[in-house]
Amino acid sequence: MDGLATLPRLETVLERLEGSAALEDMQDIIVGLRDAFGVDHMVYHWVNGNGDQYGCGTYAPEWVERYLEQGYLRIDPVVLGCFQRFHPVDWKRLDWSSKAARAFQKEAMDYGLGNQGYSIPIRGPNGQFALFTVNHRCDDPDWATFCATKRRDLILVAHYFNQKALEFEPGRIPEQGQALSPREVEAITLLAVGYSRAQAAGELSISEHTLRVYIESARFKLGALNTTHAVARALSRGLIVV
Amino acid sequence: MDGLATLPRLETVLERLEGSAALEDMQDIIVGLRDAFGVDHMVYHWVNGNGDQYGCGTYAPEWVERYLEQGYLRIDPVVLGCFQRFHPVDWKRLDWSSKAARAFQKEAMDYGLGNQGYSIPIRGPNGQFALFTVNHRCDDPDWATFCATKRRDLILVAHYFNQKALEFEPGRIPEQGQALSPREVEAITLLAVGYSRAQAAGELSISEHTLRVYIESARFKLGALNTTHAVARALSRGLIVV
DNA sequence: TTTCAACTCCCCAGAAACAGCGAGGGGAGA
DNA sequence: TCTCCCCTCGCTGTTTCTGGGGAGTTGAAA
Repeated sequence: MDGLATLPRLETVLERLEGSAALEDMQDIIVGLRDAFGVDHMVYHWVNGNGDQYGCGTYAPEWVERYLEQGYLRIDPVVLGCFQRFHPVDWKRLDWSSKAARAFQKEAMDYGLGNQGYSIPIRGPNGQFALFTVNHRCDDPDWATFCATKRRDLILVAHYFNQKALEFEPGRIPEQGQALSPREVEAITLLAVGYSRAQAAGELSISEHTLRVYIESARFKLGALNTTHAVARALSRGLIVV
Repeated sequence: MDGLATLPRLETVLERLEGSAALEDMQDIIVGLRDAFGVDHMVYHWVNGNGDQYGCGTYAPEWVERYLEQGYLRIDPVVLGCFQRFHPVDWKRLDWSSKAARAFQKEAMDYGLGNQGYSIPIRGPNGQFALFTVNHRCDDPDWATFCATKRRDLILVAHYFNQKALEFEPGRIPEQGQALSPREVEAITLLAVGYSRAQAAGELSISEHTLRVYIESARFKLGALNTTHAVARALSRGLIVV
């Protein structure tokens, strides 16, 4: 935790981030950041609505591979917890009570992760979601000190890192050319809050058939296989809010 | 734009933000921030999916009233533009081409807004969306200098301001009932990605009826009226990740 | 040990959603 | 002007989902 002394000025870090020119640089940069902050691990983990993931960081490749293979995304308390939170969170404040979570934590530590963690959720339009995580092995007081002193720097670094990562991933930015029309949004929203088609049609004062046209149109635009899928995608992409 | 000299240390500003105790303080703080940054206006504008809005800032009350009355939220190029963006944006880079946008801009300036603006989008779970905006009247070079030098401070201030505003927001009740069982999570997740019940049952290697029991159980736990509603609620509450 | 929640399986009838065909009016932008 | 998208409405048949029953095993917590 003595990395604080050797941490380059934040300006320098951010400028290097802004000046980097290729996706491969991101891995180098995050290693540099990890060393600069003097922690065991630093990770950037991006998730989109389709379940695609991208990440770079300093976790052991074996752990990353296992994480992906086992679909740990769906049980990872860090992801699940941050997904519902607005702000950066210390891992200690997450919910580790379930058996699956404890097993996950134990396995992660077997692969070299530390006992402390701090994750910053980052969001974009259309449900874009990413995590910037710092992981370390140390006792609680040291960790609390680190978080308190480095919180602001980490927020800025996470922000800039995400910005840079997005520049190299044009395909990651969802095809937003298919925005839903206002009526489609209303229709999908009503279904998402539990209305049946007939009820939704009544609420919008249109025929049920017309409502159905909106649903079908929205389904097509969202590339959804059925109505439930369409509602889920609209929610994931932030096109509707319930 | 000479406010830069009088700007208190960022630490001081953030600490005052963290220490504020009541929603009414927010208005005082943002006025102080406006003066500290030496700009004409500074505004925090929070929007949720239901069309509810909350804001504080230094725009003329007449303008705010008119904005709300006319439902300008739906045509405001700043809101529309930032909603689709990941990162802070200069108003010059927004799309002002439509007739409605130009009329809106002209009217805003009649109410005392400056010609320059810089807005920072802020997002939370469940589509929470807020804007932190700086507005000023000056020429382009001065504005560019201001943005370049103050960008990082503004990002942090926006972040902390949003965090504080959310503490006072009663509408953001956690409302997490009982958690779903692992099987229920799997079932709901598969439906959310477009599987039919039969497909989902096949994927989980269980009978369709068993799958149905999970769906019904999840529906009950989530207080949902139908399957689509259950999927929407599970997504909104971050119980599943799609 | 008992209890309880989770997991697994089966039947049936009615309600709802799906998929495909069609049509016309209106407004904004090229 | 003309095109394209949005909004509105109708019909028919097939597939799927919903909601009401009941019943057995397992494992973990009380």
